[in-house]
Amino acid sequence: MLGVTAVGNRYDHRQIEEKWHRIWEGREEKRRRAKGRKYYLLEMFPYPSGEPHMGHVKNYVIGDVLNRVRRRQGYDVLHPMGWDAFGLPAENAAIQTGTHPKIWIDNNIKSFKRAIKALGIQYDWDHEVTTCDPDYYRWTQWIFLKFYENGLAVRKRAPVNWCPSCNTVLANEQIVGGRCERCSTEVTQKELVQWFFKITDYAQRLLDDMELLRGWPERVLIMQQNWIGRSEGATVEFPLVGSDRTTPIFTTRPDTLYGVTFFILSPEHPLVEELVKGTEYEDEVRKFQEQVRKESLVDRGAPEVEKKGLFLGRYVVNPLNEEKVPVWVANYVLMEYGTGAIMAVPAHDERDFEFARKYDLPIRVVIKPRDGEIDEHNLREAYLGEGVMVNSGPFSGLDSQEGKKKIVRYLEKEGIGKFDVSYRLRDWLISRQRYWGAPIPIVYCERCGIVPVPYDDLPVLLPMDVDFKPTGQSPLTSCQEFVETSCPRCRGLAKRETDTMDTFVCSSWYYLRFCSPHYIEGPFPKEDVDYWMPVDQYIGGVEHAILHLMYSRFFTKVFYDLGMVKFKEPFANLFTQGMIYKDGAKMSKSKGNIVSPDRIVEDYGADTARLMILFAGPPELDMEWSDRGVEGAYRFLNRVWRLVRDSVRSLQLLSSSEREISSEREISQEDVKLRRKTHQTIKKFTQDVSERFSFNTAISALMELVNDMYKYNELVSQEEQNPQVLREATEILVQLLAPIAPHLSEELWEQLGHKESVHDLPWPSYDEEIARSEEITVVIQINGKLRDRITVPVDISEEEMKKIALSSQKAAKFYEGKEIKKVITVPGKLVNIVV
RNA sequence: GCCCGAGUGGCGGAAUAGGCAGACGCAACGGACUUAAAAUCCGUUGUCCGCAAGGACAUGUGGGUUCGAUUCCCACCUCGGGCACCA
Repeated sequence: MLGVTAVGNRYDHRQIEEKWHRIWEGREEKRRRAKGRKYYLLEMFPYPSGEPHMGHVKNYVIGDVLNRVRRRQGYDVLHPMGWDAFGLPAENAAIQTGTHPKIWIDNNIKSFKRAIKALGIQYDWDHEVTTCDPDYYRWTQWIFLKFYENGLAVRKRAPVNWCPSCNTVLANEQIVGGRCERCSTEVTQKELVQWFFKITDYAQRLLDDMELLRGWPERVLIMQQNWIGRSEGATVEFPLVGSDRTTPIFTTRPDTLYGVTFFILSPEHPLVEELVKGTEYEDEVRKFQEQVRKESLVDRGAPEVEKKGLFLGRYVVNPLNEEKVPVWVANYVLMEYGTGAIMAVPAHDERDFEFARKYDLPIRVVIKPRDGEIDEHNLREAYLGEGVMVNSGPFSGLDSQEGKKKIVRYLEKEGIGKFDVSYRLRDWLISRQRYWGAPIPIVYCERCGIVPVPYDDLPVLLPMDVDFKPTGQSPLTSCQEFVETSCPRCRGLAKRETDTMDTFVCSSWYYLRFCSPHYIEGPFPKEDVDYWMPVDQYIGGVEHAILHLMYSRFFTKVFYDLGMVKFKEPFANLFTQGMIYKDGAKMSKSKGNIVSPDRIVEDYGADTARLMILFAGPPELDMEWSDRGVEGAYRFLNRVWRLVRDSVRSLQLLSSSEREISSEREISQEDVKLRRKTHQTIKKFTQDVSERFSFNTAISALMELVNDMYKYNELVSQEEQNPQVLREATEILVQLLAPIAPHLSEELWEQLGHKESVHDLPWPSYDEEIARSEEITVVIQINGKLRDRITVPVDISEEEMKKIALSSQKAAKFYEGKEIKKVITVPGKLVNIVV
């Protein structure tokens, strides 16, 4: 459809891109590191599932532009790329097609790499890592052992999320609306013994250190804050009637303690068993527990699900007023949060209110609005707000804010409660009952129990010859030579742990490995990591706002505590790009709506693909895919190509005449305008790209320059053109375009007669004097409405501006006969006459 | 339900610190070139009134602050995202 050769007015992108790929490949090794300040630039490494799509392309193109600009600005840049290569897609593909995951992933890595290179994206390939390489996962296992050694990797029995389709457990973060993040299957609950990383130990620091993350988008921090879910309140001990024991509850509303009318235990609470054992309630409670357990997480989590509960026949005592309060069990109290038990205050809590209404339990108002009454007997809904305490013994009459503090202080004094903080965040479940992951380096010995594999025995190699059908047990269980081993401690018979690690473990530290990927003494050498880290600019999709970004922050903090690194946060600046949609859905392989960059590269060239994706809109916003932008981008590049071609001709012509030699030749008005535009463009482009990440406006500035150059060619005959001005404009245009369209720019740079690569040039600087125009347009407003425009010298005084404005005939019409109350002048901008 | 974010021409978007709303591009229309078309180059293009000069209206809706609001504040509507029995 489009011309293959560069005849006429279109350039031959295929020939140009192939030519420069070849030349660049040869120059690769010779690239020297700059002397300037270090700059670690990183895009989230991909899971190579099949072919890369436009979402990947967007990510890498943004990174590549920044990489090229920073290098030319003199930074010492590290820009690595690697592969997140363990995980379910590889294993699922293997099950479906019979290809081994290793083969499948290697093929995909090859095709990703090829596509990336075809786009002209430049990486430090000598830093490449692949997480499924034993050289990499050896250190993932090493890190696991470090965590274990420090009590941060623990094995515990807990209710866990189970995806019946993926046949494995999942971390909380991997569940979206009660469904598996990967396959959207409803998640169920299982009680299993599993390995956890104690991220909850770091909950407070993950919150506190957010103040170091000034370079992160606010919304990502807010999402993490919500996820961690810190609440301040109090733990209060409730004595059990007929026992000398007490049981604790957590509440954020200690000011409502006098309003407690019942007490609820979660169905999973160990006390439930104890309280009903041998009583008339036992059978029914057992049945109830069973019933709740069967409900999937979705059902139990949804607020529209009916609250259900049972009285246990026992009582606790309200420690403040010594009242006897009945103990219930109810489905809406979660074992995982707080203490698994609550004090119920139906007057001031929606859920307790609903429950009390259903089971006809008493409701007692203890807070009333500051200005108003509340009818206890006709309550329509719980009153959740602040207010004045009533019916609260010695605390009555206090403001609830004040009362909160006073009551906690009283509880602490009496030793029956204390100020406390609770988090929504749970420990990170890292076991996976799947084959394609890093084996957990643990051995179970009949005599010694849980024994970590010694550091020197790492890696625990993943066997290649395994029947990897998902059964709900790790496929490794059926691999005799893997499972059966000897205990590192007593040399007796022992079994290996057969679960593998969540792939998010692998990706929680890859940015450290990148600094020195071939290091063999440990996961990373401190000096290299301390030089390059933290990552100066991290770029990736917002879908990792919680998962990957929070896990990585957690890992870095653990390494900090172990003295392995000197920084507390891994990513100083984060840029979250928007997603690409097509036909209303996020572009992804599973949705089958992928637009592959290959076709565009083939038909229009890599430069067009790059330009198009950057010009489509602000990079942080989501975009709907459209083919139209491709044509437009291609048209612009051709416009540049023709312009430079013509400039080269003009310059040759001009240099062969005497014009250039007579340097005293006057500079025309058009020359001045073009020079000004050239310098203004350097300024705007540089600011937009390197400070604001506003690639779309940077490109529009280039388009304006190109338009002005066409205008210059139109208005000034070829013989009259000023060679210096023309050369400057042309060369600046090519230099600025270079990070966006590297192939075409390199070609044009060569045609302009240069030997060195345009990509090795220092970033162009501009002259503020030249960029400044000597005349500006000032707006005249009457009562804030635009009435006239005047052209004045740039350095005009405010007085002068005012004078000219008041003499404007056009404006005068609008205030004739009225009194001028005030005249507002803004230097260089406007004069507003208020009448 | 709670917490974020966004709403600007036919479309993607611009307006960087409260000061010319609509840069740049797409689409559409007109002209030049061409036997013709494509490509290219040059124009026009927010809406309404007007022959025109010109004017009125206009950044989701309604209010407010200000000489002046796309920009700040309040309320509401719509869309997108996050969380969702978290005590």
